[in-house]
Amino acid sequence: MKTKTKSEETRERILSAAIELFRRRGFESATMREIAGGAGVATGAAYYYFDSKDAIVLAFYEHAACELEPLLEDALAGAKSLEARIRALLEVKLKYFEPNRALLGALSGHTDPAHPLSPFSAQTREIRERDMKFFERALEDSRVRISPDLQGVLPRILWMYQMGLILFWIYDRSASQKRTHALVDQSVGIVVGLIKLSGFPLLRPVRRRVVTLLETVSGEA
Amino acid sequence: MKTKTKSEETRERILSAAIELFRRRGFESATMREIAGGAGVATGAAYYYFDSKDAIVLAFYEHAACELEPLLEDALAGAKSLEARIRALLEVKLKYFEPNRALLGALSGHTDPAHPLSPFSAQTREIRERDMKFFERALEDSRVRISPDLQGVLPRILWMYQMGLILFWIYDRSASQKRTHALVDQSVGIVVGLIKLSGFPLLRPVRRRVVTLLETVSGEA
DNA sequence: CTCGATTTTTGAACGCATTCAACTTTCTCT
DNA sequence: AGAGAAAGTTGAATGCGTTCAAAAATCGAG
Repeated sequence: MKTKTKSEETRERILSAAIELFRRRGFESATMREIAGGAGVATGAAYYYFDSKDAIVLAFYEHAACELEPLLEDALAGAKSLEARIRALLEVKLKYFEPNRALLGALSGHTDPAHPLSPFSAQTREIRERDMKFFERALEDSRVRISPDLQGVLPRILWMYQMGLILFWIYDRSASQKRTHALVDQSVGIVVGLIKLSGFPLLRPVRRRVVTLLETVSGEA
Repeated sequence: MKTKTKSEETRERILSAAIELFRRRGFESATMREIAGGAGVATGAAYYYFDSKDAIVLAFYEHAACELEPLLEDALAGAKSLEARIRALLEVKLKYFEPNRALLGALSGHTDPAHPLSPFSAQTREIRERDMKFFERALEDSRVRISPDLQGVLPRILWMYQMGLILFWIYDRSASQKRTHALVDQSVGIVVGLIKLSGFPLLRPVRRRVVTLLETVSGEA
């Protein structure tokens, strides 16, 4: 498997040259020519390995998702309550992406689910689903009782909640992104509070309607 | 004021040539050269009147917001209950933008609030605030009692809710966007239900936390 | 070892949004 | 009416992402 290795090595060289440039000069002003140059290959080579400039960011994100997995495991293992678990998952992610925070902005622009690089696209399904699994587990192993009809949709809701937080974080210009951290602090409590509340009889009709709504939204999207 | 008029006329000619092309061939594949050509001016002229290709779409949106205002007035006038009012506002907007639905996708990509064309930018503040006013009025004149602490934030929440729906609608590939219409149908009821519910004593602590949270988010953003 | 097939690499196009310096028209003030 | 300023117009040039045809390197089978 020497070919595979060598090819892989080139790919990685391009990828890290790109990330380094993105970090140093920003996504927009880094050019593909420079990226290729930095990796010691011709411009076209970058396109042999990556479909587009954006796709390089996605590759970075995929790699990150892999590296994150064990860290997320630890986060779940180290926290007991549902609130602590969700908080831990979020903290790990934000901390991990901190050095490349702005870079994620290059991905967040793709709101069209048909676009390959959208967080909702078929191409990114695997990352997305693996990520949701962690929320699923955070819910499962916690002592909070989830009504059965909610169990199917709640991981997805939490994942969307997370995406919203990350989006806010990417463009948070406050010092050290303290607004995002305040937002996380406050919102996790509310979210968990609502989850607990969702079992109350008074809210049952609302809950039912929310569930069918979410099924409408997710259905065959 | 002949200059003003003539200049305005050229601007409008470029704008309508652009919209017509966008509708016929899609935003991406319509080129600035063609737009200018269609309006009978040189390429550079388009840039004299508009900062960018995207900015043309924003100009269209601004124009639309003006045209929409009386229609929204009528919508409010014709509906009594809060639910009917919100529903009416949404229906008017979706119906109005129907012919150019896909075009709005060109705006939705700008998630960075610092970008001039973002729905959250300083440049679009006026449109945004005028739009929120309608939700404010839908709330004011309705018989639903809103607790005072919510009054400041609720119009904004409803506006965000609307933006979410529109985003979903833009990329809704179901026939006649029936999924979006189902989503509107179901969600308006839930949203109004939650608003009504928000007055219940049981939910008071959650409500308070939500309000302070939203103040954190909006604060000086 | 050799020769065709496959993978990888190259750098020069290509198409497009955007910029710009020069040119022309229109306005303004006396 | 005329001169200087401002507004409007031009189309070629720039820079960038991306494509592509052709060259080079590598591989796999006989």
